[in-house]
Amino acid sequence: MTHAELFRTLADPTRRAVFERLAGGEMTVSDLKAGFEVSQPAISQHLAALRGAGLVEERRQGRNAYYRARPEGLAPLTDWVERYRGFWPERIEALKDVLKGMDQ
Amino acid sequence: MTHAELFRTLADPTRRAVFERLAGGEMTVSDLKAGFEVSQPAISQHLAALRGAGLVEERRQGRNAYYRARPEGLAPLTDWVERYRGFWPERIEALKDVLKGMDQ
DNA sequence: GATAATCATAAGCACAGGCTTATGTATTGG
DNA sequence: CCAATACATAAGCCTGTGCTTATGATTATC
Repeated sequence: MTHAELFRTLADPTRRAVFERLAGGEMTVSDLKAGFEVSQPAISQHLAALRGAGLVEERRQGRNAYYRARPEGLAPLTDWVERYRGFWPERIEALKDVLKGMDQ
Repeated sequence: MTHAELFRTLADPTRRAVFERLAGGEMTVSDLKAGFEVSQPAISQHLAALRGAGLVEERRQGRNAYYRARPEGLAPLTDWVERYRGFWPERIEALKDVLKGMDQ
């Protein structure tokens, strides 16, 4: 998956919200629909787009479709950003603290 | 600057390319134009969008406009991604090595 | 087995946004 | 000054895309 498709996919606010929602845990399309002001087909279309971008995966069970986020799908985006962020130094100290905490 | 506008701004491939080009160093609009297949107004419009998103800043000198990338502008995007990437553990060790090297 | 429920796909519409040409505004040079 | 250069803005077009309603395809329920 190229970062181009990732940017394009995540550019839509509703689609981003769907992804964020799924990051909180697996969910059916109906469950998702309950949280948004758009129709069920709209949700399904967003899910198809997210799936195409590798940001989401599904699990069918009976007549339900359970979707969950695929955070690894964000990797190409992270890679792209890291090439240009150029402000690592400012965050190194904070990062050190985080890592120090993880050792204990 | 919200991550929403950042995603929207970076969704366009040409605009991303302009930003990447400017990350290589300061440049005038004419210089930029030379590298793309689009018209000068198109470049100016992209620059205005990038500027609005905090990804670029300009410096006027005579009749030239020198633009340069503002990598810090990517911060909100990084913050958003880090909330969902979920694969930090895989990179912690590599990160530790990097930080260890910086201490010396 | 008919009906209902869940989800996907199709078709069509309406708006957003990126492009072009045309023009405006400074600035430089002859 | 007048022309040319560098850039920005305006207006309009055209494609992409996100939405809706309608319908199709499965699976559960009675």
